[in-house]
Amino acid sequence: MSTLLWFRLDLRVADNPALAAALRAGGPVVPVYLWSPAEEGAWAPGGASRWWLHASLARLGEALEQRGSRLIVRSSEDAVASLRELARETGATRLYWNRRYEPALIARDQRVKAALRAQGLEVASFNSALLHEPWEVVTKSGGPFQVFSAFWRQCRTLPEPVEPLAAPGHVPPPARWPGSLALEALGLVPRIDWAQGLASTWSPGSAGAARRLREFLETAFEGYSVERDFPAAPSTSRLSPHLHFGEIGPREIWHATRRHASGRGRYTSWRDSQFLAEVGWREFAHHLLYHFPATPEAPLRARYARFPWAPDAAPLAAWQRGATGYPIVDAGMRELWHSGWMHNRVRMIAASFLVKDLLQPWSAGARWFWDTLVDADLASNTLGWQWVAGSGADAAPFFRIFNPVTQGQKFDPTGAYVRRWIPELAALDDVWLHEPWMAPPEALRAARVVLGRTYPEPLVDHAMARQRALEALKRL
DNA sequence: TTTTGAGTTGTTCGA
DNA sequence: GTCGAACAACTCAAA
Repeated sequence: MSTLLWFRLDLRVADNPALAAALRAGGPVVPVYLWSPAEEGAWAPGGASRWWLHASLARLGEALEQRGSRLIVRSSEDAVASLRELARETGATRLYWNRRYEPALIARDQRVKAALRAQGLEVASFNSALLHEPWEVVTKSGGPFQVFSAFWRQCRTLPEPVEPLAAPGHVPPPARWPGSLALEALGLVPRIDWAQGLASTWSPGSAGAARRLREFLETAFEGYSVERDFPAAPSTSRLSPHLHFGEIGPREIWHATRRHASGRGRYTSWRDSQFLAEVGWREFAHHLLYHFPATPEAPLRARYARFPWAPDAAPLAAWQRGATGYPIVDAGMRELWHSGWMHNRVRMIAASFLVKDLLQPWSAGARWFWDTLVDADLASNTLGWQWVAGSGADAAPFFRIFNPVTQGQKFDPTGAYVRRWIPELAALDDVWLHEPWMAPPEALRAARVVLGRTYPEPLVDHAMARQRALEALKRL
C-alpha cells in the first residue's frame, strides 16, 4: 500500500502538497524523478536549466535522505511506461504529483492519469506552484484575464493562499527500494566545463532559496519599488530559478512577506507591494499559458503573424555574443552568458533591441533565453517576449521602443553595470559610456578603446532602426 | 448590447 | 534642463 511520489518542478520537501498527501495516506512513500526531455517537445530544458536541475536534484536527494528516504532517478522516453514499471516493482497503489501547466505536459499528464487509473491506482495531482490555479481566476463573464492589473486585482479578492506546509521530519521508506540511476547518468552536467560562472553565482536547492528570500526581505524589500530598476544594485530577490524548479513556492513567499512587513507595522500595504506584484506576474504568465496554449509558438494577437521580421544569422549572433555595439545591451547579454541570468530591466532593453532594432523574430530571442537562462520558464519567457514584441496580452502602444542609450543613462547612470560586464570600456568616461561612438578621439584614446577593434561599432543606428520598426508596425 | 474607463516598465518634440 | 503632450488609435473588463 505504498505511494509513488512523482517529483517534477516541485523539488522541495516543505510546502509540498503531494508529499503531504502521500504521508497522510499512510504507508511507504517512493519518491521518483523521471528525466523525460522528449515528452517536453520543443521545450525540453536548455543547457543552463540542466545544470541547475542536476544540482537541485542532488539537494532534494539529500533532503530525502535526512528523512530516512531517498530519490529514485530514472531516464524515460515515456512516463506512462516508466510509472507502470515502477508501480509494478514497488506494488504501489497510489501515484501523486504536483501539477505543471505547459501544454505538452498537461496532455502527457492526462495520459498518465488515465493509464494508471485504468491499472487500478489511485492517482491525484496537487497545486504546489501557484497561489491560485489558472482556472480559478475568472472575469465577471467567466473567461480568462488578458490584462495584468485586472487579473491581480481579482486574485487579491480571492481567499488568502493557505499557510505553507511544514517540512516532514520523516518519510517512510519502502521495505525494498527499486533500482535507480546515479544522478550523473542523466548527463545533465556539461561535459565541457562552461558552468563556472553559474556555480559561482547560484546555490540551487531549497536552502539556497530560503536564504535568498530572507536576505531579500531584510535588505532590499523596503526600497524595492524604486531600486529594482537599477541593474548594478543587488535590489531584486533573484528567486526566479528557485521558483521555476519549485525549490520554494509562492505561498512561502506570500506569507514570509506578510510576516516581514507586519512585523514592521506595515500590515496594510504588503499585499499591494511591488514585490508581490512580480509574483503576481508569474501567476499571470501561467494563467495565460494555460488559457492560450499556442502562445509559446504564435503571437496572441494574430495580426502580428504578418509582421515583416528579417531573420538573419549575423545580427542574431552579434546579439547573442554581446557584440551589438550598444553597451547596455551587450552588458546584459554577457551577464546572461556568464551567470545564466539577466536583470529584468536589461532583459527588456536587450529584447526590445533584438526585436525592434534588429527586426529579428521574438521567437529567436525566446529560444536563446531558453537555452541560457537558469530561470527559463515557458510561461514567463513567453509572456516576456510577446510583451516586448507587442504581440502579447496587453495593449501597450506599439510605438514603445526602448532607446538603449537613454535607458542605459537612466538606469545605469554611474556605468557600474556596463563596466562590470564590459571591462574593455571600463576606463571610458561616464559621459560616453553608453554611446562610445560619440566620444571624441582623445577620450577613446585615454580609455584605450578602439571602436571596431576593442569594442564593436554600433550594429545599427538606433534612430533609423526605430523609424524602420514604426513603419513596419504601422503597416500591420 | 453598448458604453466607458483604463491600461508595468517609452520616446521625442517643442515650449 | 524640465515638463507636458503627442505618438495612433487598440483591447479588455466591468458597468
